[in-house]
Amino acid sequence: MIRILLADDHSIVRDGLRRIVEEDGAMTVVAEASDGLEAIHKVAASRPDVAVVDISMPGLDGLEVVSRLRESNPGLPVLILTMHEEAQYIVRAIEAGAMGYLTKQSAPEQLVTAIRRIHDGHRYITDEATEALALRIAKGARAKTPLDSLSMRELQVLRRLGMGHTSREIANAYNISIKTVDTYRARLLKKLDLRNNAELVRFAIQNKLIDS
Amino acid sequence: MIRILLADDHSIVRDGLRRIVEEDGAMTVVAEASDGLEAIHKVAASRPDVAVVDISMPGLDGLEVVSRLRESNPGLPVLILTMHEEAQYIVRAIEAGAMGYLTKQSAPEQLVTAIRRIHDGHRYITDEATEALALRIAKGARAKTPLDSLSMRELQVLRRLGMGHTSREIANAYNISIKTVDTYRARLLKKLDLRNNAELVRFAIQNKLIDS
DNA sequence: TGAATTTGTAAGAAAAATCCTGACACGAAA
DNA sequence: TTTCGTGTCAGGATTTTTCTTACAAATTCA
Repeated sequence: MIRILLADDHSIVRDGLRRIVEEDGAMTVVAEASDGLEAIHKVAASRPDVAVVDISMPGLDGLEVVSRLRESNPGLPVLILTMHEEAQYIVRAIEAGAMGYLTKQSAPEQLVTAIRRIHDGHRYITDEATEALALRIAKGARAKTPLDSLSMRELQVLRRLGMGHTSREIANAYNISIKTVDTYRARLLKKLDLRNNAELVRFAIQNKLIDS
Repeated sequence: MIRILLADDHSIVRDGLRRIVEEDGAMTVVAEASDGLEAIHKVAASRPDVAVVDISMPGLDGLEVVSRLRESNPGLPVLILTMHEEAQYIVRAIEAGAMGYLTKQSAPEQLVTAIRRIHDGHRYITDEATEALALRIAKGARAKTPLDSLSMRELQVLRRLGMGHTSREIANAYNISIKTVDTYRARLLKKLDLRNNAELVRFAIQNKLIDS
C-alpha cells in the first residue's frame, strides 16, 4: 500500500484527488494539507511514501515545500501538481528536487501512474515537460527569456510581488529577512531591466506567473 | 437522478469532481467539457438538469458561459466554481445569472448540497459570498462596472499608477500636490476594493486602461 | 429646495518600502 | 584558482504609503 500525502489549498480539489488515488486499491491518502507549512508538518507526522504537492498554495508554495522536504526527508519522492502548463515551472520543479511533474490538465490515470512511478524510484515527467527540459538543455543554459536568468528565489519573490504581497509578507512566508527580499527585488529590477513594482507586476502578469 | 454537466479545463480536477458528485447516489454526470464553448454545445446535446462551471477556462470563461446559457436555456441552473474567493467574481457571477457560487476551498459536501439546492430552484451562495454581496449592495447600489464609479481624476490617476508612474510624477503631470494624488489613490483602493499598487496595476491591465 | 454625497484639493504624522552600498559564505564555472 | 551567481543580511538616507482630517465647490438625492 502506497501511503500518500496530498497538499492543495482547495479542499474540493484535494478531495477529488483523494478519490482518484484511492480508487486504485494499492494507494491510500494518509494525510492532507491545505498549505505548505502544514504539508511539511504532516510529512513529519505521518511519514508518507509519496507527497503530491500543488505548486500554488498560500504560505509556502510548492517549490519551497519541495526544497524543504529535500532536506528533511531526502528519500521522500515528491510529485508536483500544477495548473500552469508553462515550461518555466517544470524546470524549476525539477531543479528543486521534484521527482515528478504533472499538470491538472493531465488525465486522472496519469496521476496514479505518476505516483506509482516515483514511488518505484523513477521520475515521472510528462511529454510536454520533457520537451521543455530538453529544450532547456539543448539551448545550453543560454538564457532564452529573461525569466531563465532568474534564480529560484528570485522567481518566487517575483511571483509574490506580482500578486501584491509586501516585502514583509514575503519575508515571513520564506522565513528570511525583509532586507533579503529587498535584495532579490533589486536584483529582479536589474535583471529584468524594470524600474518599479508596477512594472514587476506587469511583467509577472505578462509571463503568466500569476493568474491574471 | 440529477443529471449534471461539468465544465472545467483541468481534467484531473473534473474527474475528482465527478467522483465527489457521483458518490451521492442521486446524481450523475452526463457530460463533461474542458472549455466554455464545449460546455455550451454539450448542454444543448445532453440537456443536463444542472451545470457546474469553473470560472476560469480557456476560450469562453465561466461568466460568459453563464450569460449565454441564460439566453439559450433559461431554466438551467448554473453553479459557478472558482478558485478565487475575491468578491468581484461573486457579484459578477450573480449578475450574469448564476444560481450558485462556490469556491474550491469549500468542503466537498458543499458541492453536493449546492447542486441539490439549485436543482430545487433555490440559490446557493456561501456565507462569504453573501457577505460580499451585501457589502456591495450596501455600498454602491448601482455602478455597472467598478470603473463607472470613478471620477475623472481618479481614472487618470489609476491609469498613470498602472503605467508605473510615481505619485510625484503624477502630481507634476497635473500640477497638483503629491498629497492630492495620494488621496485619489486611497479613494481608488477603497472604491475598487484593492489593497495596494500591485493590485491597482493588475486592475488597470485587466480593464485595459493601459496597453500592457 | 435643502440636505447629503462626491469631487478636487491638501496637510501632518507614523509606518513601511525603496534605494544604495557593502558584506560574506558557498558552490559552480571558467 | 579566481571569478560569478546565489542566498543571506545590515545601515542609513530617502521616498512612499497609509491613515486621518479638512474644506469648498459641484452634484445628486429626497
